[in-house]
Amino acid sequence: MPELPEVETVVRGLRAALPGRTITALRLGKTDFIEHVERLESALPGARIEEVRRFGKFIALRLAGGPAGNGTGRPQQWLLVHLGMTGRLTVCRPDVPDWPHTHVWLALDDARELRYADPRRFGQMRMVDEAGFPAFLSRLGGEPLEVPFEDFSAALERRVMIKALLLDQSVFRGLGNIYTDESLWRARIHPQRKAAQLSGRERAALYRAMRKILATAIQMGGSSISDYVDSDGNPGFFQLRHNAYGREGRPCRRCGAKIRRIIVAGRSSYFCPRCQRAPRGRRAARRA
DNA sequence: AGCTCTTCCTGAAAGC
DNA sequence: TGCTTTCAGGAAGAGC
Repeated sequence: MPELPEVETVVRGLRAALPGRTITALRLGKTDFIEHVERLESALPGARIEEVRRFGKFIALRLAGGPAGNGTGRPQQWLLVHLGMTGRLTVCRPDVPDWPHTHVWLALDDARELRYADPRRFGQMRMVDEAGFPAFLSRLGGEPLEVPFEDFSAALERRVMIKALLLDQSVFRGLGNIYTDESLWRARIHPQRKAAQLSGRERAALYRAMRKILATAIQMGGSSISDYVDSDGNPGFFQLRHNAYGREGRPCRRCGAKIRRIIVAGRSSYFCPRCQRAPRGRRAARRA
């Protein structure tokens, strides 16, 4: 599942390939995951890619105006791509066979192609112009690796479960199920603890854990659990370092207790019942 | 406000 | 063996 480290890895790859390139043609397969297909069809052919950025789990290609990028009156726009669960955005030569479920092909002026494949089509693709861009950004919270500790701590002043809060893209952008579980495990915090009830010490531990894990995961090219690959089609390796996610029944690497799986915020949540103590209410409820 | 449930979709895995 | 059922999950929306 592509989360911040996976998307960052893809973006770094695209950044080496795309800026300065002009899109020469667009071909589409299934389009039910694309908002306003006609905008892509009118905006992309002839557009020049100026830069590649990441906003949380979104990949953003900034496009300048038409042929030669001047004087056409074409407004600057952004192509936003969200990989969802199984999205793959890759750059390759046209003779390379498609991944199954490839639905978007963008031909580039260096005779290569930018392709989007997504078996489940939980991903998203859409065009946003300069006027619409602030509205897009306003729905997202701060970047986990850029938020100062004071702001991080302030965002925790809510009565929601910490896991739900970390997954909420309007609070912090980019964390998903894997990295919330890994961060909570490292910080020894139970996923069902109320965010506002975390002590200063616990908040600091969580902040440090989250940053360390994201940074390390980026270094290792992200986690390849199901379909994730980078922009060259290669997997990441951080899944080998997971301590909680996907390890139900296996021993905690810190204390040896069996990792448990429960549903929190509608998601599978893996944690160590010994290192990550349940909140008071839950412990009492379990004893009863 | 916060929590659960539902929807989208496909392939892998479990069940019979 | 082979068919059918279940499950997973990012995000958004409904309902409580």
